[in-house]
Amino acid sequence: MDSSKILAKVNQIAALDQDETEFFESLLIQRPFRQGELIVKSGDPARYMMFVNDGYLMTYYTDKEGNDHVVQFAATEWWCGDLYSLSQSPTTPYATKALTDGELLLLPRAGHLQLLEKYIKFEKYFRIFFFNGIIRHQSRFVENHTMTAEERYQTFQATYPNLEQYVSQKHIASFLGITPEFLSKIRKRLFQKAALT
Amino acid sequence: MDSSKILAKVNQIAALDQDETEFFESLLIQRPFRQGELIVKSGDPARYMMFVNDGYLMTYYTDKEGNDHVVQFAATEWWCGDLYSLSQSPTTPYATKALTDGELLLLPRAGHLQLLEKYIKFEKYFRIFFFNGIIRHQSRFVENHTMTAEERYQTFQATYPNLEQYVSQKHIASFLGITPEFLSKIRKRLFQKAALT
DNA sequence: CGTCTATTTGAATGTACTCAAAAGCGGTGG
DNA sequence: CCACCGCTTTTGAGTACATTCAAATAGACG
Repeated sequence: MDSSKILAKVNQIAALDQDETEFFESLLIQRPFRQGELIVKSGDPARYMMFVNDGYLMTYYTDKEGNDHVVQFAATEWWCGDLYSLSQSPTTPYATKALTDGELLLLPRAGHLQLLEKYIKFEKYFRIFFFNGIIRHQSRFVENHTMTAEERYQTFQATYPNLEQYVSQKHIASFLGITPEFLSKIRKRLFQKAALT
Repeated sequence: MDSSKILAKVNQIAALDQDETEFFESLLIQRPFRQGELIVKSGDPARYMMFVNDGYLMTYYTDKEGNDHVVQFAATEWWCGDLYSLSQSPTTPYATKALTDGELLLLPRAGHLQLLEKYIKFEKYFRIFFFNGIIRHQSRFVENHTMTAEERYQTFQATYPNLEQYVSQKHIASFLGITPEFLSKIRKRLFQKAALT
């Protein structure tokens, strides 16, 4: 199993020693996936934290009307967005789907708790990890209130440079909080602007 | 100093023993404030975590055009939203203003770090605290993409039952991401609907 | 009382959505 | 290899949601 990426990620924040590294590795489960595969369904028991070792995924929420809302994309070397996996709640309201072939490393909820109990360094790691998540969410919130859909689309492109080739416009639209039709019109406008130069 | 509220809050998540309690209390600074007072300006050095011991505050962001965007309200017994106080960044982009008279308990950044070093229980507390913050942000994100302004306003009223009397509509509008004029129209509509019953 | 700001109201406008239809595209089976 | 199917994307017309601008009214404070 290739755990070099996940270890690099953790070591960025909290440098692990030999023991910690080995114990951490021993808890991880390899989970390959295929393009289009529904890895977690809404309503599933929430059992794992998921690290993307390779590939792209998205996490989305389905409302009562049956409309999907993409909450987050995840690329290689990212943790996947579904944090309900760690909460008290027995099931997750979010679904996770593969956009490409790839591989996850799963950290079971029980393993996560063992890590926290056994080594303080993981408390630190996850504290900082969650903290960074909040900072990100906060600025995304401001973005949503200060920018038009067109600006948000351009921000999306800048933030996820390689992602667009793997994701349908439908899903990008959902992520931006607009309809696919409107995204199509935005893109047309942008192409026309670009053609003028 | 009345630290009963902040202790109750922390003990909900991580039960402190005598030592931990005393050390924690020794780090807190009492900071009364008056209605309308600008407690933190945008660009200020970010030095404290702030707990609202009494009163109401708001945290907002000012964009390049000079428009304010309210990111969060804070009521008694809440931590105040500005988490930049804890990040690497030397200054905060957010401002915090008092909506009423009241009192803060300040936890200096250095004190926060001491807490984390000295007692693992505070690592746990803040890990869980930040985690809960992410879960809240995630559902607020979905809200913003699934609900109309009218629905969001009603959600706001349900979430912060006593707040409306202290906050101007202008600021509520900003929090909801709409103009004050439009909020006024929404309110008119709702009154008219209510009058029919 | 006068001044300043917040709120309300209305008209005109812009942004984004709905619905419907057409065009494009990828995969599958004959 | 081509025809067909299902799904995504594009396009257009009409509509709804929300903003801008301007002016009037109401409230708060010295």
